[in-house]
Amino acid sequence: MGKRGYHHGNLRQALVDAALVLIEDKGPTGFTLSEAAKNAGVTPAAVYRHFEGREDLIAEAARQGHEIFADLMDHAFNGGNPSALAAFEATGRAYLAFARQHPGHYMAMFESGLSANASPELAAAAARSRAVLERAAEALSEHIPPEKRPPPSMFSAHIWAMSHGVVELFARGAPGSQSPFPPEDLLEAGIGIYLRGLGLLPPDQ
Amino acid sequence: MGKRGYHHGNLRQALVDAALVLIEDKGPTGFTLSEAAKNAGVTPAAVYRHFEGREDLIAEAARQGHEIFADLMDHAFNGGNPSALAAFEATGRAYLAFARQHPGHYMAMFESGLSANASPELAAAAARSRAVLERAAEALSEHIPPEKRPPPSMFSAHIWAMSHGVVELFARGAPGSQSPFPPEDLLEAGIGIYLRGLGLLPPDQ
DNA sequence: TGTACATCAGTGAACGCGCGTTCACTGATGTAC
DNA sequence: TGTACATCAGTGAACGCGCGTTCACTGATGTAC
Repeated sequence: MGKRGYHHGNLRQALVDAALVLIEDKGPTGFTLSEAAKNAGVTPAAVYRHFEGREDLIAEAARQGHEIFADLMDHAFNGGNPSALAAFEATGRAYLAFARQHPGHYMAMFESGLSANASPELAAAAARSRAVLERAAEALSEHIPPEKRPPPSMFSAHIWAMSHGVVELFARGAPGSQSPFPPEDLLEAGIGIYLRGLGLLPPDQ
Repeated sequence: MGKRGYHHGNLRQALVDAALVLIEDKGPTGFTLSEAAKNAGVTPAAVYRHFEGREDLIAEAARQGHEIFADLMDHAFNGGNPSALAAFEATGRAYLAFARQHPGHYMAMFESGLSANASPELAAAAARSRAVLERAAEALSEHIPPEKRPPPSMFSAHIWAMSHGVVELFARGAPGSQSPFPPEDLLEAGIGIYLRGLGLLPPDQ
């Protein structure tokens, strides 16, 4: 890991890391290849030894995000143990924890506006992380009486939408800035009410 | 409305309109003062007769969005008639309709990352549109037994979060691109399940 | 109705800047002998 | 262990570009008389 000297040693990852920091505080469109290079201690031209260009660098940041994301969610889901319900709720909390702890990744993944097909590697990673979400929804949906069971992909979409909305509106600075509740509590309560609506939680408190 | 000749006639609004179109397809950070001016048929310097600068122009676009938004939501809520529930659901649909029909406004309001205090006018308009949402939630929450009633601001936050999430993830191009359901249906079903969880809808289908 | 004039909306040129990308190059590294 | 050499990661200068903002100006408009 010799970072000193003429050759950087691990420039590719250093560039991704610098990009993530920049994306975190300027947004994906405010991110600049030149600045990422500078923060990695390198000339902008050096970036082209490792990436095709600006977009390719963002795509790699997003790809790494999907990998981390899928791992975290998968671990939280824990194969559906100790119960489908508990596993599902843990997955919801893991979602928010990821958004909080990896804001640069989160933004690169969901706010960069780059096509999921920007690179094949990105597409594969995104597909994997979506699959983890849907698997959790499927496991849980087996506990719903078949006649009132929505398609698992629908209710994973609901939970995803609510989670994403909480992140965007209440877990960041603007614009619902003076968030009336801690985002974690807000999301947990929301998911609880939603699951009660599906008959997965008892109707009383 | 004399648009020909040396003096434009209504340049201020023409600039806002041009900005909205640009924001719609390039995002708020991709938006450019120079390009807005060009599309309005005017030199970039002319913008400074009407706005303090780039940020002020975006803030005005967001302000107008909040005005339209509050009007639409207020009209859909219709004073809580014919029933608190019906009015609430109509408000939810109006949210999505607004995001669909005024994407530039929506982005300027919720994705521009500009502080709600960018201008006093913007702050006032944003406060008004939030108040409309909370009023609808309050009216509905009166139908919930007090002991299981969440704070109205909490459940308006839940609905807002789910609506925003659906807009961002499923009503646009990326990244949940191949949306499995029409966003309208997805949101309506999600809100329905949520309200059932609050005991506001009968538990059976 | 006609003329003089003040107003002020928009012009056009200029500024300094940072961007993404290209190119010929250089010199540190690691391998072959 | 020592030397020759191929590789290739990173340099630094240059490119053309569009950005936001400023400035002195110009000329269309509308009012006063």
